[in-house]
Amino acid sequence: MEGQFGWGREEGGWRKGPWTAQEDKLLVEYVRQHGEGRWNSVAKLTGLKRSGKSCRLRWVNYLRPDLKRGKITPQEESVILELHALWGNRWSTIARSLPGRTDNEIKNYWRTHFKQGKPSKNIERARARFLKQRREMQSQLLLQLQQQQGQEQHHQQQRPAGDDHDDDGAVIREASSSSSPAVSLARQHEEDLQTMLQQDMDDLLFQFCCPMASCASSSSCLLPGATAASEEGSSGDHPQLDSGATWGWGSLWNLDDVVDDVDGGGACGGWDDTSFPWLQDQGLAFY
DNA sequence: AAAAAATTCAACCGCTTATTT
DNA sequence: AAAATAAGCGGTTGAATTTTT
Repeated sequence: MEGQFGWGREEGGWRKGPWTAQEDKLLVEYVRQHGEGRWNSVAKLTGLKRSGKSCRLRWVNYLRPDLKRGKITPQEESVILELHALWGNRWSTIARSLPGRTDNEIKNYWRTHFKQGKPSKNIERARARFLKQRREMQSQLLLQLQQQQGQEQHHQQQRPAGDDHDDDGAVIREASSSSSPAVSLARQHEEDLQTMLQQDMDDLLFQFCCPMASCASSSSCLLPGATAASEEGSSGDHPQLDSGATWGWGSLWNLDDVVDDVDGGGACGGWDDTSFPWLQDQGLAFY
């Protein structure tokens, strides 16, 4: 595997680039025997040609058994957004509030989804997805309505003339063909109004479902200091969370790829041979 | 179907902070 | 107390993958 892509290079005796399953196994075995820390001894004790820094990173960001694997959930996304508004780019601080997530993961997620500057296509996609879903719902509804009306008309035709009440006793509306010009004008006006309202509702609903979309697409973002925080780096004061800067718990970002918490979530206590399935997958079961 | 563009994310780097000698 | 070493952090890179054209 290694070397295939120009990676797996060596510099100053240390291997670099993607880790192999064998290397992972060595590192996991080391941590199992000696615990976390003293990363520079890994190379001495296991023969692994990786710097302590590289070993630590691999363990913290990938091998730790208490890591959550899977997409960031809408709930986690909300936490990230709120805490980023509060702390700025203090990724490790934010990560402490998200068990099983690494600072690296959160940093990557923020940058790919919410970094200002370039209008994200995610937003447009989310919008398109939302509108498509709504269209589908509408046409389904329309179909049901038509079927219902068809049945009602069928019943009416079978009724004796002069019966203008339905089963519940409500007055049945006049057929549109027999409307006066004034009535049809009023109806046309009503339809136009409903179309307008529908469009507004679309926007409102979309904003509710995708708070960040409306935020990122307009300059009046709810996060008053988020941009400043990310630009001022780790210096001094941090923007306070605006009292109005709350986020909906549902969003469409992950609507079609939210993965149920397969691992059961949260940190797990001790680890056993089932703690490293990704090693087992490669025939490198951990004892 | 293929090329181009966009996105994702693991891993690196340099710097700072904490701990050990 | 100072120097050396280790750990931690945030920014950046680039290969792999996915999506769009």
